[in-house]
Amino acid sequence: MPTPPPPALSGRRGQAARNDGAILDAAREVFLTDPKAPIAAVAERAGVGISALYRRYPGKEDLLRTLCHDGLRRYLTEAEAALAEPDPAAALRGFLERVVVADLHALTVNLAGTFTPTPQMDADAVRAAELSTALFERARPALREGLVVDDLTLVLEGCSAVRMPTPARTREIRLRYVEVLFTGLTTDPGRPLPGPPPDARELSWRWLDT
Amino acid sequence: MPTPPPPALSGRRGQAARNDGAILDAAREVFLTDPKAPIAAVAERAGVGISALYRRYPGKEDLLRTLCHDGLRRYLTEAEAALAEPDPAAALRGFLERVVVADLHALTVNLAGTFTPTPQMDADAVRAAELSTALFERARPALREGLVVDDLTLVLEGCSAVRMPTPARTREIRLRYVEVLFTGLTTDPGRPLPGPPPDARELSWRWLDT
DNA sequence: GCAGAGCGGAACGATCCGTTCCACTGTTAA
DNA sequence: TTAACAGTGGAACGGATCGTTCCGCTCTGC
Repeated sequence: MPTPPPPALSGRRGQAARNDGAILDAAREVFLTDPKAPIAAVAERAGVGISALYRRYPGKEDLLRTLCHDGLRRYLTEAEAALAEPDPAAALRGFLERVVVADLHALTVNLAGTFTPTPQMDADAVRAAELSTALFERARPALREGLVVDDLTLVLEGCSAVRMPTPARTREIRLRYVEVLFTGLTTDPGRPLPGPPPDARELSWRWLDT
Repeated sequence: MPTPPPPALSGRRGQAARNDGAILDAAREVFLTDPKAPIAAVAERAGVGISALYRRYPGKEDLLRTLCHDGLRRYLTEAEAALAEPDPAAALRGFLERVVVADLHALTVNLAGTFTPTPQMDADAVRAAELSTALFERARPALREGLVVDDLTLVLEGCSAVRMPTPARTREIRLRYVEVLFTGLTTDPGRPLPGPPPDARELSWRWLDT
């Protein structure tokens, strides 16, 4: 999950390169627990001054946008990897686990509305929806009757909300939670699912900022 | 869920009595979607001026405290009612449904840390934990092996995170979500649950305010 | 040895928010 | 009828917060 360290450089330039990653990691941690945290909190967490931040990003919004777009790209990567796996149900399960552990849902959805997206992000979001649908439809035979793709969004939403004192513990507990949820998704107790299923349109209201 | 309307009174005193409920309802709606919303947002939502608020509560913290304590009391009521039901599994399920629909978890946990609790609240919280445990233990035979009481907290946490454009829709979708989750809780697929189970101690870190 | 990339953090200005304050209105009790 | 006042709306204030800018310093790479 942390940004891979750049090739070890020494001296001033090396420090700068290392700061690139440190700032992004710090921003992820900070903004994931509070999307409207002050930018100074990110600097402090990264162990750098505020200037180091403003040297890289013109403003807060750009940092948020970069973070979110990163998350979206990771999501696409995971989805493509999952579609390449042979077993549809196992692929979906693994996908959910990886997305939940890396907090990719929060990274993309909770941060939305804090910046104006680029056209590229819109395109990537569309593609993400397509891949999710493909992944879901492929696994449908193993899933409870009546479920729809957008139910996955809600599942991810719920998992993202689970937060523990430390990141490591959060990871463990979320995997436990996914296990219970996935069991619920793949078991058909005979009764129909209640209520009209969620719809993509009514899920996109988060993108409007406050 | 809304505060029951007081006996219809007319004139100034009636208006005041009705405002009591309107303010509490507005505060619930506003603070549930954003625990650190400005107090002016509550007034606006309730359709009253700011004075109407400060006439009733000495400050923001008192309003939050009242709201939270109300939620805690409702939680106790629901738990006691559930313990009075004969079928343990159905009781647990109904309890979860009612708590989730009334958003009692968010009302008690998400708001914690925004005020200093009273001794009475501490006592009620202890009792809530006792009742939850009783409810859970009674239903244990119907539940997946390895689950612990505190897993319920995580389930409630996840459900509370599900939010839709309108309260009515939120309610519907959450019930759908509970159905899936409860199926997961009551189905034993044979594999053991991963990770160390959650513990009450590591769940109480939220009470420390930020 | 020097130009400047990179940085830390104080300072600034804008915004937000909790709380106070005051003028006003309708009601109630004499 | 009227005098007091409970109840209210909302402007105004002061403090806190936060994004951004700016300046002086350090150390590096040439």
